[in-house]
Amino acid sequence: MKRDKPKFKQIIDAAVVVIAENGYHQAQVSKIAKKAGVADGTIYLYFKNKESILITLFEEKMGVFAEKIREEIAGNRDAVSKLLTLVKTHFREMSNDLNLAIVMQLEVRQTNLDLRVKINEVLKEYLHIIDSILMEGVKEGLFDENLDIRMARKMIFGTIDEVMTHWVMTGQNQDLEANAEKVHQLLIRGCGYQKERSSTLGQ
Amino acid sequence: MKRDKPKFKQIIDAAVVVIAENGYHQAQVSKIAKKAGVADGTIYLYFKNKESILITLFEEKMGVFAEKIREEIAGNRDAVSKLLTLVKTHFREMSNDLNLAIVMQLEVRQTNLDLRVKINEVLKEYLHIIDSILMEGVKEGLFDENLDIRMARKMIFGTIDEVMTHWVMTGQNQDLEANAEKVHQLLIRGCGYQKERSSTLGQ
Amino acid sequence: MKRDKPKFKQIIDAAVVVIAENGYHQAQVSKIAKKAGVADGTIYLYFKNKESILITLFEEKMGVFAEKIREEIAGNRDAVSKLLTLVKTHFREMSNDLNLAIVMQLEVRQTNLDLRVKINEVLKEYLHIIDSILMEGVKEGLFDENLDIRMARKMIFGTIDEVMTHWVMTGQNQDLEANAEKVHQLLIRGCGYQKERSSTLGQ
Amino acid sequence: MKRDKPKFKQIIDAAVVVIAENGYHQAQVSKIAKKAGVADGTIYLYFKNKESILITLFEEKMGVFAEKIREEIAGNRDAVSKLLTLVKTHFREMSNDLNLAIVMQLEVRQTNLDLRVKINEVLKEYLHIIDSILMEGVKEGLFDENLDIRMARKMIFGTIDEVMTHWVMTGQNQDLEANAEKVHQLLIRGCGYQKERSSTLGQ
DNA sequence: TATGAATGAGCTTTCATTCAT
DNA sequence: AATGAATGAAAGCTCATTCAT
Repeated sequence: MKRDKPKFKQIIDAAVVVIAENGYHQAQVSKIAKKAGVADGTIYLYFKNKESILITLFEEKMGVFAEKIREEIAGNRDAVSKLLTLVKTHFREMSNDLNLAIVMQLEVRQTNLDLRVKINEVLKEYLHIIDSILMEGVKEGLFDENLDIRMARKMIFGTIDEVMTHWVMTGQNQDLEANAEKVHQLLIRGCGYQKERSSTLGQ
Repeated sequence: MKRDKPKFKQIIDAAVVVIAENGYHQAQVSKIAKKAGVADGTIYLYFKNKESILITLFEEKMGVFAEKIREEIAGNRDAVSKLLTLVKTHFREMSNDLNLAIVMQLEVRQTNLDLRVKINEVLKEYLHIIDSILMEGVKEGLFDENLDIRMARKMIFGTIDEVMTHWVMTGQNQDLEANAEKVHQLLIRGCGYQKERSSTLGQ
Repeated sequence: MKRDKPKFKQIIDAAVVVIAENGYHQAQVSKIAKKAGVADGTIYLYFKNKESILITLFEEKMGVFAEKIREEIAGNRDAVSKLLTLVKTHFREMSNDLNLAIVMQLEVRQTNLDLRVKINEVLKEYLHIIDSILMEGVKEGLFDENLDIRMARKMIFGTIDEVMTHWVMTGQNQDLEANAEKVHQLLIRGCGYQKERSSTLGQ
Repeated sequence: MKRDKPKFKQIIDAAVVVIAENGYHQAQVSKIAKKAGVADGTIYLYFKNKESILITLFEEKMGVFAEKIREEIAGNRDAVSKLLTLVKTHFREMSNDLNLAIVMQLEVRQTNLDLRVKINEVLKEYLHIIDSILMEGVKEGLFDENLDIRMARKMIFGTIDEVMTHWVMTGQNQDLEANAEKVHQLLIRGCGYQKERSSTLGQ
């Protein structure tokens, strides 16, 4: 399998760095090849074309990312804490790989509609995790029983995405993880969660 | 002033259509010129370069858009209803000009970092409106008194943006405006608003 | 009309020289542009792609060539003398433009089937001239009354073509025109012509 | 001797098929290797380079072809019938191996001048057969005693070649062999042969 | 002998921008 | 102000050939 060969990984990793540093349109295949330590032509033994580097990169990284989040979430007792873990993990992982964050937040989107559609396909894995948390939350009675899951998912994803994009574009001069709890609070409240349901109310 | 001359408007409007129909990277200057009914060279009497068409287009359209929203909001009594108006107006206006929606949600982002930064600069006008609603809501006691305005703004903008993008990308096969109230509910709840503060709770 | 503009002719003429000197596959567009004294991109204002340079070149030159032959033939009294004029003119014209001869005999054929088919389409004009001579000869009673025109045409064209190709490939070290009468004799005899049929006749 | 090893033949035969089906320029070495059931590198144990596959293929096939024609001719009593046999055999053999016909009529010629010269070298074997028939015919008094052998050879080869090329390019929708006699008649008449010898004779 | 992964030179074409008219 | 012909830089991809195994 191509994906298990060392050069495959070399090229993917080189692509993340080169694209992050130069932008997708300025990340020439020859630049990526050079950074990966292979010949230009070798790229085409592993990838159909330049676009497919980006898609495959996204698949690979998003796969690992989603798996990581699933693992972290697994230990949490309820939807509220799972959502917190999701946000925290998302921010932490992205903070730990700035190049990847740049590629995923900015560069992946500088592509034509066809590619965007494929990217969205890959994103579904992540969106499914959000959905499952939301459904669990509703079942647990923590979230509004009439919650529109699809809409709530868009709020959660949209909010995290906006925070991430802002952070990446403004030079990462904030502590992302430190914002996780604030973001979390906005989101769970939006889903209908109330801190002390039976007693004093208000937050 | 250049901006008042008829050809300026012609070019901007042609650009919206051509970019929406072809995508930014397939929207050649000559195509825009042809659609606008001017010579290629004429474009450069009104715009420094191709990027500046996109920025100027964004400025012009966003200016009108923000003004429209400000007007609509003006008549509302409190932050909660203002936010509803904002969401509704946003969705309505975009529904009414699909080409513009495509350009703003998809095409404008297919550009390099420099341009994205400039685009964000223009977006601030819109974000300020959100901020002012949020601050008013806090002052009115409708929203959480400890609300982090900047974070709440990101939730609001991120959520609307995500809904818009999804709608544009999936072929506009839903009634956007019909979703305005659901989105609104998620957002105000996230900001700490509670429907019936004193009595039964839960919605 | 593009074909009347000076640059069109410049490019065609440059292409003949560059292709003759380098071979079609070694005649890079940039080489042709340089020889023509225009920018690479200018080529594409006049030609769709590299192949179309070759086709158009062939059309233009073959058009002139066929016209020349038609003119020369016009004055001849019968099919036999017309055929002699055709062969002589063919050889003379090609002798006078060696580069063109190289391109038409060798380079034009170094292309894929699609292009060859288009080239053949253009050749039809020339083949029609042969056909009309043959039909006239039959009508005049100079050629075999049962002559298969299509087959005779192939003999005439095939023979001339073979002589031309040999001449071009062996370094043009013979006097082509001097061979015209020999070739002519073979061809008319093949068509059934007999010098002294018994009575008057004769060419 | 390399030429006797089984893989040599495998590669040659694969090349004929692949080149006929794809055209010379689209007949990648890797395609030929795959069809031959060997590794890409193995090709280079038997052939110096891609060009030499084509030359060797041409040598091998033309050798067999010429031998076949020599055999068939041997039994004929005079030059006229020998020429008929040559034409018939040529057409029959080519009809029986369409792929070979395509390669020899079309693809072999899509190459550069150097290669064409080498190909012509191989063709000499075939041309010699024609020459010997012509000389015999003159000696036998069947052909014009002043016949220019080299020119007549070009007529014969050029005519057969033109008929073949036309047949290959137009989709082989005619019965080649059925044309052999017509072609033969044109050629022998061109050489000065006259059906009814009893009377005047001469040229 | 045989393999096939790796190499890397090489070229057509596009299109934003200019500038003489 | 307006034109539009001309420019020319720039890059993705192919494929014949090599060579370590």
